[in-house]
Amino acid sequence: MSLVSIMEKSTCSCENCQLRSLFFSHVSMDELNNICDIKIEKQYSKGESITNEGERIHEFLYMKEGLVKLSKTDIDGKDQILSFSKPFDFVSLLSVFSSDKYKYSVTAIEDTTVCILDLEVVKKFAQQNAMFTMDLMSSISEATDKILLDNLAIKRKHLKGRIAHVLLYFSDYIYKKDEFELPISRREIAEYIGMTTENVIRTLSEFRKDNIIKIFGKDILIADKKRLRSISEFG
Amino acid sequence: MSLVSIMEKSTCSCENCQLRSLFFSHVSMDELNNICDIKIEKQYSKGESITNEGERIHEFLYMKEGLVKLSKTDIDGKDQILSFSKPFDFVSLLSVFSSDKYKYSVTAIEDTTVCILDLEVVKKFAQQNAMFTMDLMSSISEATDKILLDNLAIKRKHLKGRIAHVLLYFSDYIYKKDEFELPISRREIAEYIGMTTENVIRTLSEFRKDNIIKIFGKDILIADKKRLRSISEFG
DNA sequence: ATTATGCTGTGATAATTATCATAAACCCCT
DNA sequence: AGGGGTTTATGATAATTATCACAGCATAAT
Repeated sequence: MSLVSIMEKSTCSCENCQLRSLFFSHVSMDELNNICDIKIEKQYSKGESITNEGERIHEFLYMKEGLVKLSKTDIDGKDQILSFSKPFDFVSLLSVFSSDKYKYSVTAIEDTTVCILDLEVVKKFAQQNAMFTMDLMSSISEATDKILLDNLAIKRKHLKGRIAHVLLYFSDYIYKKDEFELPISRREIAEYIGMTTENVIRTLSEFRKDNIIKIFGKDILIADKKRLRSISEFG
Repeated sequence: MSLVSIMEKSTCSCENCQLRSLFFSHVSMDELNNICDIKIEKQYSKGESITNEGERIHEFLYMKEGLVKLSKTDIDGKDQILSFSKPFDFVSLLSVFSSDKYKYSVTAIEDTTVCILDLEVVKKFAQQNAMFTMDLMSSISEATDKILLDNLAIKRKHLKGRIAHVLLYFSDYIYKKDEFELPISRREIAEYIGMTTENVIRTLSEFRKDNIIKIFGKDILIADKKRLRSISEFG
C-alpha cells in the first residue's frame, strides 16, 4: 500500500459521502471536518445487532451502507418488525431526540456500515446550527412517514396481499431486480406482516405453484410481476 | 364586559399558554410576542375537518384544546384511522417539514381549538433559532413514536384485545374516567383497529353481556377494568 | 310529517387465519 | 462426520374474522 493511500484512509472523506446531502448540506466545510474527525465508521455483519431496545442512547448513528431491520420484542419474547431501512431511510434517529433509551432494536440483515457520532456532540451542534437541525428534522419526518404509510398499506391487505407487498418491496425498492436473495427468514416476514410463519411459507408455496414466483431457498425470482402487483393491491 | 377584559382579549396571551413548554420554551419573550401577534386561533366543532389529505400545507398548526383523529382514505374510499391526538400529542407536524402536501386528514372528534401560524414564518424562525427547532423535533419525534408504539400494540392483539385496548385508551389516557362518551362511532373504532364494524359492535355487546362494560348508546361505563386490562393484554 | 341515510345491533354462513403435528433440509458446532 | 437446533414445508383441524342479510332507531333534509 502506498503512502498516499494510507493518508487517504486516515483523513476524513466525508466531503464525498453520498449521505452528505441528507443533513450536512447546510454544514460548512470546516464544521464538516470537525464532525468527520470524531466520527467512527463501524461494520456489522449480517445478523449482528446494532442497537438494542432499552439500552441507553449514547450515540447518533446513520447508515452508510447495508440493510437493517427495526424491531421490538413484546412481553412474551415475540418479535415484531416495524420496518426495514437502507441508507437514506433513517434509523437511529427515531427516538434519539425524544428519549434517552432506544425503543426499538436495530439489526443488520445485510452487511452494514454505520457512521457513529457522539450524541452529545451532535446535539450541541444542532443547538447552534438551525439549518442542520431542520434538515435533520425533515429526514426524520420523511423516514417516519414512510414507516407509517407502509404499515397502513399492510394493515388493509389480507395475507396474500401482504406477502405480495413484501416481495414487491424488496424487488422494487431495495434490490431493483426481479431476482434477489431474501435477506430475511420466513419467520421475519411473518413478524413484519403480523401473520404466522406457516402461513407465510404456505402462501409463498402457493405463489410458486401459480407460477408467480420461483423459489430456490432464499432466492426469489418474480416471474409474473403484473399478477403480484394485482394481488398486492386487491388480494 | 369591562375594558380590561376586552384588552386582555385583544392582546396576546401566549405567555400563559400551557403549550408554551412544548416548543416555545427556548423562545424569548420578544420572539414569542412576535409569533403571538400573527397567530390565529380557530375553533372546530365536532365532526369538522381541519386538514385534508392531499391539500397543500400553508400553515403550521397545533392543538390547544380538544380531540382529533388522523386518517387516510384508500383508493376504494375506505378510511383508515392512524391515531387520535389531544393537545401535547402533536398533529399537523407530521409531514410539515418533509412534504408540501398533507398525507393525512385531521378531523375534530370533539370541539377543538387550533392555533395557526403561517408555515413560512415558522420555518424562517426555525432556521434562526436552533433550540426552538430542537424542541420541535423532540415533540414530533415523541408524538410519532407514540403512534408507532400504539399501532404495534394493536397489531399483536386479537379482536377482543383490540377493542379492550381502545376502551382503555379513552378511559385511561383521554378522559381519565371510567365513564365517558365515546367520541367516535363503532365504524371509526373499526377503521382504527382494522376490523369490521359488525365485529366491533358484536364485541362491545359481548363485553356488556359479560358485565365488563355498560353501554348507553355512545356512553360507556367500564365496570370491570381489571378484566378489561387482562383482555387487552392477553386476549 | 316523511323519506332518506347512516348508525347500531344480531344471526347465519363463508372465508380467512391460527394452531398443532410431523418431517425433510439446512446450518452450526466440535 | 454426526448430533442439535433452526428453518422450510405440508396437512388436518380449530379458531377467528368477514360477509351478507335484515331490522330498529336516530338524525338530517325537504
